[in-house]
Amino acid sequence: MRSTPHAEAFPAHTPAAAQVFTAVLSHGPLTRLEAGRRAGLSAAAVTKAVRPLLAAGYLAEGADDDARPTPGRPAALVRVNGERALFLGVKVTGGELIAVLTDLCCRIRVARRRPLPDRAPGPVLASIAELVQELLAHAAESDAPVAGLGIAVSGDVDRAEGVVRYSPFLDWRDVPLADLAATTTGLPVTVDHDVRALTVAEQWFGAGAGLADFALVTVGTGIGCGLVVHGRVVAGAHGVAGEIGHVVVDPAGPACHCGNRGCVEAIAGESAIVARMRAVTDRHVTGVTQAVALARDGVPGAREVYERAGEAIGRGIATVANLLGPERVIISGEGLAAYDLFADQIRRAFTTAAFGSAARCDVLTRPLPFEEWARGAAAAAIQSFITHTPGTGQG
Amino acid sequence: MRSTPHAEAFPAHTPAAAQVFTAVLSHGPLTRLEAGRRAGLSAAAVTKAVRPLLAAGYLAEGADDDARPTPGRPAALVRVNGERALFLGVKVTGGELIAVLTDLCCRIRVARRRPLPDRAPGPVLASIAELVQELLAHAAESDAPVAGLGIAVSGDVDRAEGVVRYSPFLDWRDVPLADLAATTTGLPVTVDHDVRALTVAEQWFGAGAGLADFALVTVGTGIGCGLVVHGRVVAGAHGVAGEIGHVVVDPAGPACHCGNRGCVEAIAGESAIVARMRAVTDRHVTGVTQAVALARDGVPGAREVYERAGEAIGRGIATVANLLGPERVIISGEGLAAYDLFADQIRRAFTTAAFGSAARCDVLTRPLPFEEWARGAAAAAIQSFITHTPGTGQG
DNA sequence: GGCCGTTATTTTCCGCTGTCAATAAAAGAA
DNA sequence: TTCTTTTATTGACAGCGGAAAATAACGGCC
Repeated sequence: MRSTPHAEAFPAHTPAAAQVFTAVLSHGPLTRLEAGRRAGLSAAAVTKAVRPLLAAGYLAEGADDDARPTPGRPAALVRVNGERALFLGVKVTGGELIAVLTDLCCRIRVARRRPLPDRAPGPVLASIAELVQELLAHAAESDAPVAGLGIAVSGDVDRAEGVVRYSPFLDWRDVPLADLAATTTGLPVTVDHDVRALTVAEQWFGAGAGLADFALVTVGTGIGCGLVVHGRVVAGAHGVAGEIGHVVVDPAGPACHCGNRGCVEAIAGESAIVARMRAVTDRHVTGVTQAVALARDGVPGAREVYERAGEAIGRGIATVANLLGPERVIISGEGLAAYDLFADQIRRAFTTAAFGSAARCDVLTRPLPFEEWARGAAAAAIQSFITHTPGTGQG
Repeated sequence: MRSTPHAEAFPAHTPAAAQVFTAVLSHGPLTRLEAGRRAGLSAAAVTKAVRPLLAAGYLAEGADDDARPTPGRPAALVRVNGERALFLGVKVTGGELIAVLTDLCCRIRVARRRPLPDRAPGPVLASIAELVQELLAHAAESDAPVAGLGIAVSGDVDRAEGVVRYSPFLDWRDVPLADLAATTTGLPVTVDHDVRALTVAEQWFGAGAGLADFALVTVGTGIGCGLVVHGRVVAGAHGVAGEIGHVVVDPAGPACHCGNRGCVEAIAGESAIVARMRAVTDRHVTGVTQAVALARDGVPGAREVYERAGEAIGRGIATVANLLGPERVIISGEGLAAYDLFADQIRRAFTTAAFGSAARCDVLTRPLPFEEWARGAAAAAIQSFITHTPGTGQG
């Protein structure tokens, strides 16, 4: 987090408090005892950690709704008060901005998209500022303060410094986006890699909650992958990690923009599928929607395109599983719209190529609405807000 | 560590003490100030942590040999007293046992090999016991106590429980080796996966010292890989991790015993190279030594076998780099004897297939004498001895 | 030789965190 | 009502590690 402004500090001064809070955040309402168990603390420590958070309004006591007749003192549930603070998340792509307003529990309140006419840093920043203003207006309807802004960008992003080192889609180099946006919007700003931000969201609020080792694979324009190992998001020593899209699965495959042949992305990326669909069916295919339609209509050769894509993705996932042995792999992304077309192939290729017990990791899919990327950015902002040592959260 | 006997406890009761000790262990003699810097502690904390370790003889004050004329009080160097404790490491392969006696700094004192006539758990245990006795006799020459025994086995090994879940080479299933060996030898026993043990050795005593993210690739009979992410060895949720040998680099490649085609191991593993050498040169090739000789002699087609192997390994390494972005990749293993034959290809394939900044990770080779595997086992034992929360060390 | 500047180490508090054990609270059951 | 059971809270307490001051161990300079 790179922030000129200091909106309000989160009163979790002790590591224990942060652990308890993230446990409650990830695992819904919890009794103090249970929260202690998850965070590896004694009940007494939880009581003490919870008190200031309750006082500050970040946590709330929830009555046990389905209070079953159980002997002993009934448990008082502790939950995160989502209304206490709001966050903004913005995903920047080459062509548009996607923004959401979420609460502290990362539930989306409002979502907005807007085209991005100019990709230069200045204009992008101006567009972000406008969008932020629009969402801030919504936020003002409730009296909850907006405590942070997260911005997700693909490419080489240094979250700690808040700098976009290199973004091919935007053609940026070394843009100190966090500082710029903080100055412009007056909010604390977190800038992170888009897939990593999505991984944080999944780790705290999604199917990765509570897992120390999992992978998130995004299928869409590109094929991306966020990795959580030992409870922390993998960032890579040089800013590059999770590049499953450029894992070569077939050296005889089609050329990829990265210079190699047969990368997963060169086979299963959106443009690769469209291109191949064009070649195979000999029809005019402009987008992925048409490609899907052709495959669903049973046009000869069309299904095979998706099957091949599924195989490539499955192999890529198996590679991740063989190398890291994650507990779970979550497949997500816009490409999931065509999931019925390659689900079988993904599973088959994964099962075949996974070595031994690596095949025991469960592979599941999560629908990814378009705002999800922006929500990931908001999640990164929430993470920064809660603890200034990002990546420590362990569900 | 699974140990009936309790030889002697390591007096590092506080986390700080363990951190300081591992820092000194990995980075040679250190001034207290420097040790504090590396461990993220104040000088005062180092003094306090070091005192009991000095008193117990695990650390020693070393005079600064090249005491240059520097202003101020000269620094007193702290170093690990290797003589303070000895460790045994045994590597079990299908055909033989390799064992070493090391000191606390993991320096090898004595090394031994012996054939393994029978692979059943009982006979193997007996052979281990004999070998251990032989090395214990050597150990008795000095008055340092033997503080632990590490056993490295390939396959699916649960270090925490000390159980060999499955070993294809030995044809074992669920053998509680640590408990058995502890009973037989009377020593605290640590059982670990062979590549992971080697990775620990590299992380603490080798080219990975001080690095939070690196990979160790072993080239030999099989192609293995140990990964360190966030300063900890990756074990995999189901015990499988680092299976670079079964990453598919060419779906049209030769069949692998794992059931797939074109795994790295099916191209660059020892038997794969020998088999292919036989097919290509049409000669009688029985072992890797002959294969190397043929390639060095310039027999037509022979070099290409190694080039192809190098390409497969390089691709595999690039895959690791693309997914994890390690700071460094260390190539090691018996196969390194033929390094001149495929070094170029490894580097070329790596550079080509590594995506963006992932190529910035440095790839280096380390000769691996045959005892190194056993030394890895000893390193695991040392790690268990120093801290019962293995994998916490961060160089 | 005595003094000074400099740097390393040690000592002396001191705050803070989380645990322990005891206690209070809030039911249902007898 | 009283007992039992389970959860939450309280208060005493131990220990860790930090900050700052004190001390130590030099080389250099007068």
